[in-house]
Amino acid sequence: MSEPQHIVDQQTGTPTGAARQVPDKVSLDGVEDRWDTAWTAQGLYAFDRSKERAQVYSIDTPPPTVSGSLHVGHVFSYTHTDVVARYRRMQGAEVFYPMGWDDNGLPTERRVQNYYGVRCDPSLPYDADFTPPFEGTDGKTIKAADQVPISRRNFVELCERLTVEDERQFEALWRRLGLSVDWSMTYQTISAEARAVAQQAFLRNLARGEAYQAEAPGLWDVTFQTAVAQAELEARDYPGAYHRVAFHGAGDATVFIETTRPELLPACVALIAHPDDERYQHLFGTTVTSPLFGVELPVLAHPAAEQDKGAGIAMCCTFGDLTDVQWWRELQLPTRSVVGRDGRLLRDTPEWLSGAGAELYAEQLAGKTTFSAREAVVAGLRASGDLDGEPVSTQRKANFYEKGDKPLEIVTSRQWYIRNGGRDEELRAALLARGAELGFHPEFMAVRYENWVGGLNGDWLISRQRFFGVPFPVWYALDEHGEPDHANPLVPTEDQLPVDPSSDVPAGYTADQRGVPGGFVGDPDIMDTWATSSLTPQIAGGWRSDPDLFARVFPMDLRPQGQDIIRTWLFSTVVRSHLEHGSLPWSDAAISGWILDPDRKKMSKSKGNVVTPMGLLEEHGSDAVRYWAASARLGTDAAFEVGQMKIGRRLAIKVLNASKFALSFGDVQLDPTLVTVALDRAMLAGLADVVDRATAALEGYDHTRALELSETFFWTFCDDYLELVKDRAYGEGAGADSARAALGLALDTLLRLFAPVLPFATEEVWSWWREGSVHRAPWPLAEPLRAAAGDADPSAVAAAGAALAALRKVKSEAKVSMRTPILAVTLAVPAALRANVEQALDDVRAAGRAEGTLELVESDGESVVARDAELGEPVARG
RNA sequence: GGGCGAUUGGCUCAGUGGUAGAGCGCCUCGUUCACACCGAGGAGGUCACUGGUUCGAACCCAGUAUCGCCCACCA
Repeated sequence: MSEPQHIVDQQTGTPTGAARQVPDKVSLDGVEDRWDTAWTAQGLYAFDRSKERAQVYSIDTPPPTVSGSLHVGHVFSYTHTDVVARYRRMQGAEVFYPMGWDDNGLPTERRVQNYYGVRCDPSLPYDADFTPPFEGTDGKTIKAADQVPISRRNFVELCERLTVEDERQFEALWRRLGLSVDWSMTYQTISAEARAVAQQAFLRNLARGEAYQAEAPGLWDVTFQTAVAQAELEARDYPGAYHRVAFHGAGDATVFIETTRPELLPACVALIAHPDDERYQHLFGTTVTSPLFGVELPVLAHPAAEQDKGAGIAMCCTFGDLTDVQWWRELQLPTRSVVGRDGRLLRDTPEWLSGAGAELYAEQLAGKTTFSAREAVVAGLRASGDLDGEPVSTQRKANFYEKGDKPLEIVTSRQWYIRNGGRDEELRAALLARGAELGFHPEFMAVRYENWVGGLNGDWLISRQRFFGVPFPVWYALDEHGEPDHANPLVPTEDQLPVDPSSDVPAGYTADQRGVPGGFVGDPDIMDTWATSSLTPQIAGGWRSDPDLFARVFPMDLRPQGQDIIRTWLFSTVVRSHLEHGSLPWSDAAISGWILDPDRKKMSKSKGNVVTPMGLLEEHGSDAVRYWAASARLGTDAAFEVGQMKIGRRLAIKVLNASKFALSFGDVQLDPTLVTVALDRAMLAGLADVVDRATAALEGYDHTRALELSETFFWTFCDDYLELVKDRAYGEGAGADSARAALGLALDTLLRLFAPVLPFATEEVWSWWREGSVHRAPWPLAEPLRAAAGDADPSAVAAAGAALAALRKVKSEAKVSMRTPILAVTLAVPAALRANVEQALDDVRAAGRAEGTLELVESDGESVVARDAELGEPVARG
């Protein structure tokens, strides 16, 4: 098998040029590196920015967190996206497929701290000659006290230095996997461009009144010491205990409440019961006195109090939970906070305490953790007799920051918000309408969006009290007392962005006025990571710096992402786009499922069942891993299954071998008019159906169905059709020409059908006999195949295959080789199949080595059965 | 408590009104000239359960159970 193939492409009428060659021995070894190099050299996936919006298919790729590691789930979902990208490219679209790296946020902040032994202190000036004290500490954590404080700009520089290596490794993995990304278009979420985009979008939100600051009680993480948004909450089980505590009313009256947080007793502002609750009617409007602290408190009615919860009457503290906030707000209760931002009780004794209560606070509670304070208060209550019975332990749900490990406290602070419909029915309705407008794949994922938007209980909190990230681009004028004027922030112009208010100076001020009365002060906070990530279409598409590009790619076509971040990434991106552009950011969202380990648990790094993606690709081959990923539908959780990868590998190898075989019979003319034999036409008719159905499936974001259709056809093509026609194809004359042309047309079509899922194997085969890349070849059309097939019945291949299978079965049951000739046999054929079997009888005879008498009789069975077979001796190879 | 998905052969999954499907695994066979990273043949399921609609239900409706997830639930 070393004859060069001479091939004429009937679509262009030109010979395909260079005498290409089918190798003697085919293999998948090394295809990934070879083709990645070739594709890069050819600029095969380079985005052509001369194309208009209508010709472009743009993808808002999720930027992976570079300080984490990529795992199997990433490989899974990014493959789904790549299949779409490759399909659209073959459909003629100019695919805009950039890759971003998320290096903004806590994971990177922590990694830089530990790796270089530094921490960010925005109050420090930039040091151009700074050298970090460490360079890589083998994962050992450097204690905060030993970390060198550096400016934000120095910190960002270290981040960029550290993430370069991560990004190189990520890109290597994606290249190996065969993602058809344009690698000249990568972005970083902490880059100057991304910071400028985030600040510009914010300033526009501010100018339109969509961003605002408010001082209000909010959820607070005491470990990270930052405010936390609703979207970052996680309800977890948390052990607690009910304490039954006595409050004292007029005379001997005693009211018992139950609480899991007795340490908040000094922060109590009222007792509250349901207005209909018979038990407490007589107390409404009266006052009681708190135990230990002796504070006089009103007993109030509010419908949010639940009669069957605890004692039915609650102590309202500022603040124990969000219900407290509601009561505080709606009943206009005083603020008596005792828990500080560090999670400890305030050092100073609260002014509303006096006498024994103040003493108790100063001696036992001040500066204590909530845990120690609780012990002290319980001990006090026990001593004073105000604890009724012993605490009863319970499992309660508490809100946690998703990255934190202590329950959130509620702390009053000044924060920035962006309106997201959480407080505004009109905006909420508009955003729900945007969700309805968006094409979710699968559709049921839309419910997640609706549930989330419908359940919002406040605007989007975007400020964080961290140091590394995109700073708010605002300053505040200081009055003569040095008090900042928060109501009238000083803002930069858009062309000044990005700014860092901790080192840059607002217009009309000089640097020496920073922090002095009559001068100015920079906003100390940074934006939530989602405030930047919600702008990935604007960052990747050049909204700020390249309006020409932006006009060609936005609104985008596709947002691929995980189901877990619908409430964060997807929703926040919709909010920003709705506010800034008055449109959806993309028309469709493809939601991938989870990868489950064999125990049906979500696969996670922490479980120690890490399989490195690169290891998988090296072991099974990229096409095989892609096959596994593509075998799972969008939105459906998939098992991590090595078996499926082996099947994928087998398929890729089969593509190589079957192609080699199909090209081995002599010259291939891709000329539909040569296809004259009924069986060949029937095969092409079946393939035309596959093309139609696979195309429809891909249009509906169902890559799994498309793959399954192509794969099923392909195996029948190999097992039956190739066997049936090979003798004829080896020969000469019209029958041989017909077989060869049909084989060529089928192979040409099948390679293109498989190209999105198996980019390496198909490109390998394509290079043997066709010009250019299969990945820039047009997606196959059914029409030319159907024209070649005429009115052939596609089921004729199956009928002939059934006849062949019947002959094989005779040999299999006789336990002889398939090469054994059949001297005489009777084929009982169901009437419905008879015409098709007769038509292909010569091919059946040849493939089944039925060299002697072959009698066809009609049967009323359902399948073809071979009877009365006489077998000869196996023929030795000649 | 509200919601979304799932439940089909040992495993992983297709199948949305017309007599149960695929691959893997299993059994048997075959050194076949494209392929042993192979090929051929075969066994294996009352489609979670209970009702209902229908000439007919894996599929439609109602309900139950189990599993997964989202949201709510901090007195």
